[in-house]
Amino acid sequence: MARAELKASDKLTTRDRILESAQRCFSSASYEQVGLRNIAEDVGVDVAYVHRTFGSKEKLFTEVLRLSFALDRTAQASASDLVTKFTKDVFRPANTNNDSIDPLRIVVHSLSSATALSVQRQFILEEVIGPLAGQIDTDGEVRASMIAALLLGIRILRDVIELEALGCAHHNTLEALTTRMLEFCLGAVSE
Amino acid sequence: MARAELKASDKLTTRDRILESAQRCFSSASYEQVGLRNIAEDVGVDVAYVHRTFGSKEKLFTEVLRLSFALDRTAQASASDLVTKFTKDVFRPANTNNDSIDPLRIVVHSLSSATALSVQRQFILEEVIGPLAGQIDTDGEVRASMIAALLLGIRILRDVIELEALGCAHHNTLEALTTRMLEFCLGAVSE
DNA sequence: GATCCAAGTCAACAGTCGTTGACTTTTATG
DNA sequence: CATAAAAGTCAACGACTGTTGACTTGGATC
Repeated sequence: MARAELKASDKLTTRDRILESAQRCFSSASYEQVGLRNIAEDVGVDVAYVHRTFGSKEKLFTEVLRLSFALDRTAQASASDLVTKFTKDVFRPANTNNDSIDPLRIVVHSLSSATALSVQRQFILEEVIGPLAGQIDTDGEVRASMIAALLLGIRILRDVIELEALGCAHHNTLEALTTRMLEFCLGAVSE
Repeated sequence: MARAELKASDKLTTRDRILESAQRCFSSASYEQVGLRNIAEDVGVDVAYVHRTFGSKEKLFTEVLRLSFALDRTAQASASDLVTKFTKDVFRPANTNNDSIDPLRIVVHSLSSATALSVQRQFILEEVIGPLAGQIDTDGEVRASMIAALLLGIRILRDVIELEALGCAHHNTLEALTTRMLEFCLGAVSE
């Protein structure tokens, strides 16, 4: 029946729909600003169900973070590959849209929550710093951290503070500059 | 009398003490996390007085932002001077202390508040990007923004996310790397 | 058809929040 | 001393929060 078709095509469980809505909510507001009732109303279920499904608001948020950070774990690429990948990632869409799901915005908006911070720290270490550091001979962790700092700073200034100078208008200049700086961090440039 | 002496030496009005406490609070937690009752208890007055003195929580916060951003407007230094100043500023105290007043922490913690964001944007443009851009021949604003991005990213990763690799242990390596990258942004390095 | 488990609802608790009206205390002024 | 404004307190309101126990519904299994 139509019922079966629905279940087959979009096999979105209510749980998944809650997660998707939560991603959007936490992407456009801070941890404290997002209420379980907002998410519940958005999905069309009762608050109690949202809470029960994940155990607590904190656990729901952790799940959201995990899901947002579940990037392609395409293992060990070369260092320069990683850099181009990160650069592309940073300069992708001039993401000013408040309603879109954007891991960075989730990170930024949850920079105040202690529990969210520890999750973020671990993710950055494992997913960004770690792979990069392994590919750099001397001062791997420091140099990898500098790369992360640069990319994070650019995205915050561009997408959150919304500095025009980092907008798409100057894309070419920006990308060239960024690439050069990243290569420098990697030690590829003469020092 | 002792009363008069007190009033003379520390002419801190209760209003000022509230502001100072609010700075500390908003520096260590987000806008939503800080309650007027926290500040009131810290100062030793009633909640109602804190509220009445500033009219509303939002107005108090605005006052805190204004106060925190009232930095030394020591006009036009040379570009390299600005860089060393910023570098020093970035690497000053390994500021993990939650109780200290730190404009950056206020900025980061209020990255979710729309009103706070516009104040921040204007401040960064006038106080950081502007002076720097004026000293760079080509692509001044873009390069200045890259500098701001790098410094902001470093401080967030170091003081908020608390990455060890950016801690004081690696201070020498870090400062050398940062200086080189900043100089590169300024165009001082051969391109 | 009876049974059972999951899915989902409902109402309410306990706590916090910013805010406000009415009150008391202190300080300065005439 | 009287008086009035400023400084500060007290209790409470209404709205909101995450959370919980008790309930109902629906679909699958035996």
